[in-house]
Amino acid sequence: MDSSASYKVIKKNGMAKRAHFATAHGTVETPLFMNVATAGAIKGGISSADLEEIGTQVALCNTYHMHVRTGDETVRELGGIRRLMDWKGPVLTDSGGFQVFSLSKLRNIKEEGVTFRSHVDGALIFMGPEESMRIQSNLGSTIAMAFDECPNSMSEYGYVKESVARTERWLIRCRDEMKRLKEMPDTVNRDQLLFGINQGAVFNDIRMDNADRISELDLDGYAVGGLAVGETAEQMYDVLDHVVPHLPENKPVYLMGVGTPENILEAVYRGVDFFDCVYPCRNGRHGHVYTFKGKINIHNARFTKDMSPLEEGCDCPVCRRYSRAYIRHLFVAREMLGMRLCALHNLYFYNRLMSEIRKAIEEDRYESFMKETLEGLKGPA
RNA sequence: UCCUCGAUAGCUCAAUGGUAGAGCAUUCGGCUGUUAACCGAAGGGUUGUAGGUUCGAGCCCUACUCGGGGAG
Repeated sequence: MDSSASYKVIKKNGMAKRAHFATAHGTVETPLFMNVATAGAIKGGISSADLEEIGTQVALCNTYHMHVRTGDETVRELGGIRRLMDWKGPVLTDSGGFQVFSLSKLRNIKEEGVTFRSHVDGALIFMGPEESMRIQSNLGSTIAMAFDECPNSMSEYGYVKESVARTERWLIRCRDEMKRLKEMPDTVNRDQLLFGINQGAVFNDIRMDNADRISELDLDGYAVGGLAVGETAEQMYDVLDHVVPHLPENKPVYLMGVGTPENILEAVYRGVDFFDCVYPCRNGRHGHVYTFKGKINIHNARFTKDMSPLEEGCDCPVCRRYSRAYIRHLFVAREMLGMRLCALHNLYFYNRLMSEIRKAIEEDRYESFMKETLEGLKGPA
């Protein structure tokens, strides 16, 4: 696949990689954490300007959500999702595959694609590889994700095998449709990249076979999907131990939807470059705050008169100015600023975690850094 | 002064004469490619006071206390 992307590993510590990834919208430094802006904003009132301030490298938006509101054709007319959000960095769009399998129980999966109901108005929606690629092309994202099925962790071996085979056939169709769309004269982003997705639940043989086959397609990057959906953390790490060595060494690896700071440290150790998760912003909105000394729940009565920052020594825009007592008060008083401040701090925490991970790999001390950081995360904060 | 309605968890209120509950508040927990400003759990009671009727009273009867409304 001809591609503007260039992925260059500059340092390895065991499987852990420190790399540059050049895209049409700038070069990013991996390992990195993408900040989840599902419907064009980080929930909790966080803007693209905020993302610049807290060191975000890549924003993640969702194909399905932008399709149902306000519509990808409209976004295309307005110059694409990046122009609409005024986000100058890269955007990765999730394919909608996950939504099809997570938000609607009424769905009908066929070879062509999936029919399911909109969570907004109940309308029947059909989405297959071509539809997902067209929407993502209209959004003009930097990186498009292949349309996949995400079988849940309870799925039986036979079903998973069948599902993964279909997802592989869908991947070929995604690649072909994207190639066609990129050659259209009025395409929003003619340098759009495509990442394929590995599936197979917790069945390592299915996952490894799938990884071998999709690697031959020479896509711009490879994701491991369908993890952290009910299996244990140990099972997830075991899958990574088996699958990552079967993905191309010269392409970035993206672990979709993961996860906790602990998960990220363990996954970087196993060779993962890209992450995304709703945890920092959702938990922030719910008053759960990350620190390198463990998590705190800002609702707790013990913070009522605590004038110290969320995290001692943190230089995020929230910790530089506001106290735990104030932020707890905002939650008690139901002021939405409380959610915004916790989400901002958490996103900064994740971005800072990734920055320290990169530094540790550069300095050839990733394993000891990981152990120390994991120990610190146990708290008490 | 009389009439009338009321008094049950911190608050607002439920509860045929038969194991006193809910919502909110409080305390705590959960959330993994966001239907998630969400969801869950726990603590919390001499039912205004004193008597009476009854096998059994938050509920029926009497008196008192406090409060709302009305009359004079």
